[in-house]
Amino acid sequence: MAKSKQILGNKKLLLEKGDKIYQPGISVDCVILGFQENVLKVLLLKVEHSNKWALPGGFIKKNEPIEHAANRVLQERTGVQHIFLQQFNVFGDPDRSDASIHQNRYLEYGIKIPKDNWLLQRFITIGFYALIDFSDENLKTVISDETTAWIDVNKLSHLMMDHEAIVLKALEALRSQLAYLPIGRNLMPKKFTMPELQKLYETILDRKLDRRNFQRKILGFDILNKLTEIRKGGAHKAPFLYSFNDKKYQKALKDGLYGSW
Amino acid sequence: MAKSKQILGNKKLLLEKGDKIYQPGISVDCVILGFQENVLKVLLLKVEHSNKWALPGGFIKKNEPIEHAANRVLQERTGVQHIFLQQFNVFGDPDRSDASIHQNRYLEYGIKIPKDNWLLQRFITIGFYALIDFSDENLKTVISDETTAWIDVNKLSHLMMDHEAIVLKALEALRSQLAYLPIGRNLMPKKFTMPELQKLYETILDRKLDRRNFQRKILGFDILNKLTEIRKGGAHKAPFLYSFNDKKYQKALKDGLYGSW
DNA sequence: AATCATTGCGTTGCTATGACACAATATAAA
DNA sequence: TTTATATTGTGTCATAGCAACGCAATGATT
Repeated sequence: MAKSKQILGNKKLLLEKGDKIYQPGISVDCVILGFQENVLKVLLLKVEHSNKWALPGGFIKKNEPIEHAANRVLQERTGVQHIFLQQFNVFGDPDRSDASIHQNRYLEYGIKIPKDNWLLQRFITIGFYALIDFSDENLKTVISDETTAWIDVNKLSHLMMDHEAIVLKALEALRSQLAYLPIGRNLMPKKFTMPELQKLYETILDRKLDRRNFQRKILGFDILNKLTEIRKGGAHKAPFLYSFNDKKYQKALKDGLYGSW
Repeated sequence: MAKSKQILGNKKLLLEKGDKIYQPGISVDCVILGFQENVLKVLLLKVEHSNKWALPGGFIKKNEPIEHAANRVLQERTGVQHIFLQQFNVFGDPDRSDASIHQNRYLEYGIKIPKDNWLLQRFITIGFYALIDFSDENLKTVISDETTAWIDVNKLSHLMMDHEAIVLKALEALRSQLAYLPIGRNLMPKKFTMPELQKLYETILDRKLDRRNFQRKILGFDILNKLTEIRKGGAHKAPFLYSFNDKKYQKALKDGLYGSW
């Protein structure tokens, strides 16, 4: 089959020439977070020929800025571009790599990777996190299948190598950013209600917030537009819709918010 | 001279075998900060055969944790160990390296580095910052000389490559950490007065703080011991001395403080 | 002994925040 | 159609933290 031949060729090329194309020993991994059904979810990829899951990651091309590499991974996996992407930590434990994962993936194609191949060496990875909106029309991978899944960050299991620790560290970074950056923008749809936004904050912070105090504080940041519309269809009083005021949002991203949770 | 022969040997070894010993293409750089004469200073090293200054940095050994490499650099340059060392950002612009600096250093020894040598390739560096106490008896490099200098962070000039940007980013990280971590511990001598500690905070934050409010807030953190001693000799009322309560300090380091500046 | 800058301790008023009350309202149940 | 119910919009109140400021005490200088 032509396609599998193509894949085989790509794999051989990566093994043989990868260290000429990419910075060896360095990778980026993206913790791509989305908010769906009141749950914070992270995008994971099934590792071929393994029962483990992995963060979408990639290598850095020889002449490519790191942020660009991270954006490339994000774009490839989600189709989404130009969104909040934040470097948060480097993971460099000498034992964090796992050669057997690569070996198994290649063995399926009849290839045994030489022990001294660059792909089996120690890798240091730079962690990025990204926040995306599930209602974004550009989003490709909404649906989970065998190779791609959005997993509740509180129900992680069977992650490859140190990827669970990377997710947890990203969440920690996200929580501390919440205090001084307007985080919601990329995780919410264009129009949303105050209770919906509150759910997001409660999910990230992992605790209940008072409805009335939350509203007062968020509105105090002065980054939302109150719309005249109302969300009907719910089983109770219809809440107002809001949208982010992009101008004020951008300003807040630059200058920071004040206050803390 | 035997010593210069030794140096020459080391340099050749690094060129020829460096990529076997170290992770190629990746380095650590340390922004080592100290507080002296009410000024926040950063440790810089003179680049050989150049009018530029550089942050103390180093490579990561093949099987060495990144934090260990950063600690090694810190130890080599200052003699100080086991102190607050914080990873804060990765700097990976493809054009951040400068081959001519290495070439000039080696040309002095009659060596021309081959263009494809690992040392001239792109380097991605992981930035750490450390806070040290000038009165620490282990501190080796208190005095500035031709090869080592403590430079006022507000008077940086002639720094190599992107090292000035790295220092500025470290300061930014330090400021934001100040809100939830007890920073002073490593920058102050064992015993210090409240005005001295306040100067440190004012220096880091780059603004004046109210004397009385500062004292109330710091004491509210409950990480200081008030000593019975007094600092005499100053030209006015003698202030009390304080020391950090190491137990409570460690707890605060772990749990975080609250409040902000 | 008088002066002076600095320190220790305290007060006041404002603002942000946490806790809670109550009316309005969209749907579901009766 | 009426009633019940859960949820939302708006407001109040007490408290804690904080900025701004007052004033007496103190150690060295004159």
